[in-house]
Amino acid sequence: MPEIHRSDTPDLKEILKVRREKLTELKEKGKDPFRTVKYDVTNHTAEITSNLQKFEGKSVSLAGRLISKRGMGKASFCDLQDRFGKIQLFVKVNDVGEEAYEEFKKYDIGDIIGVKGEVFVTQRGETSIKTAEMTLLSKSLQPLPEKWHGLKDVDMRYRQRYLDLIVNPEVKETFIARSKIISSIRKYLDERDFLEVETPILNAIPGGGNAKPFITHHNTLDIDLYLRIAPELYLKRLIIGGLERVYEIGRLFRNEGISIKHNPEFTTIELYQAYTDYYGMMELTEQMIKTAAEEVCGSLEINYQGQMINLSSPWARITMKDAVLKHSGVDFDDIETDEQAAALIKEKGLDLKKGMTRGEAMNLMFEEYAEPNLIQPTFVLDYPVEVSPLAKRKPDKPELTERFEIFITGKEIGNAFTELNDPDDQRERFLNQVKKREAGDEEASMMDEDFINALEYGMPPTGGLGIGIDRLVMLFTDSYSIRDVLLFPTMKPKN
RNA sequence: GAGCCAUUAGCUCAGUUGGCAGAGCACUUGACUUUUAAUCAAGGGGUCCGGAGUUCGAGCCUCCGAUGGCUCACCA
Repeated sequence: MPEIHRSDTPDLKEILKVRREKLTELKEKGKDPFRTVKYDVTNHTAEITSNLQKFEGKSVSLAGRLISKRGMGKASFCDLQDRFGKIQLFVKVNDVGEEAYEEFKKYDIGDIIGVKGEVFVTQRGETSIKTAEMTLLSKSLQPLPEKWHGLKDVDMRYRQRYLDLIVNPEVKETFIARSKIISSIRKYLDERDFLEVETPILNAIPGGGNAKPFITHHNTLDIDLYLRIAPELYLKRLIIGGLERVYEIGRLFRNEGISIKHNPEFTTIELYQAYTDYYGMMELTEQMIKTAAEEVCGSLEINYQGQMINLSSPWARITMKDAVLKHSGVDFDDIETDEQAAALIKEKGLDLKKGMTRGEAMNLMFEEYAEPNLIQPTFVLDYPVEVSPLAKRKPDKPELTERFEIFITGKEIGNAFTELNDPDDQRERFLNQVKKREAGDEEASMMDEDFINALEYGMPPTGGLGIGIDRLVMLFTDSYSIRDVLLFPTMKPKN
């Protein structure tokens, strides 16, 4: 982290002092670059470099950051970077005049400049601008990181993301992809008559998931409020209200550990569609993610960290019971009681929690043995009711729910179910959670009487889906860490 | 929260057995009118993360602390 320097600081590093002096000199000559308020930009770098035939010989006007300089006496080359790429500028004393050329020589790498000139191709074949006129639009007072290696210090890249964006082009690509993925999803749902809604982030009761919430305080009401851990219960209230198809893309907050896959604030999309079930959600999930892949990556084959992921239909579907059987050899049909399940968990050397049920044991076995192996897109169906407090039971197997999670590259990307709309069952499930909470499980849900009350008015049979946007972006951009897909990941403050 | 590792110039990195603090880029000055990691010559630039200790002497060894990375645990 660079120290903060002021122009009157006497012990300014020399490298900064030089730039300050250049600024002072400009101000004295009445050419303070910070007084410039606009520049007439009519073109961008990439449109010129990719449409040479259209632009060759034409005059253009563009602006951006000076990112390199190669001076050769009375002529110079330099590179201008804008939002879309970069282009080479050729600056010759004969073209711009003595005075302007002397000024140009004092420009620093990092300065923001405006350029007018004619498009041409150099002897070495590079599309360039024959500069006729140059304007300093803003002075850069700090040196940029090294041009060849870029900025590598991970800490600095996240804390000073602007530098990362300037010098590491692939970073910009990642965040453009992120924006496109979200646009694609939004478009997909809007075209299918979903209504985008916004529900409260400040919650009196944090519901819809199992997680430790952040707590904040409202002064006037003098009450503690929680930052939402999921929008689920609000969105279902909207289904009860008759909106039929709703979705919300937004930030969730969970007061838990930070890791390569976890950030305390992260983005999800949740959507609810009346009159369908989890099979409907599977179809929607598969099509929506495929559409985004085609629009953003241009392919259904994606390379993630050296593995080829094939998103072509149909995606594998397997029940949790069968996944456990396949990857651990244990058939839960042979395990009938909680006691037998506990014995199995103990035998496998896994963490046996007090009072663990058969369903919780199956879920644990799944996470331990099956999950890491689900590299290609796989829907895992039929979760135990104990670990799915908001999902509807399977009519023929009430110990299981109509729920699936989608796994790609061994990571959970989404979670969906046929929504539980039986208020009495929902109350029981909440009470079960409350019991767990009282037993010390901070992540167990709280009772939400108003939500039960809403269900009592009648919620249509409904399918619901949640997708972790950050993880989807990681997959599509071949990013190893969630922090590489968050512009400003949560960091511990320095000092 | 636990373990392992890292922190040296603005940036990217070397630094031998504990013995004068180094390179490339960037910067300054000079040369150069088609270069592209431009080139050539000269120069400036350091709280070696912070603190304590061991030692004649510490960037290097020991201890404490800060920040970060990775792995594990909770979690999406």
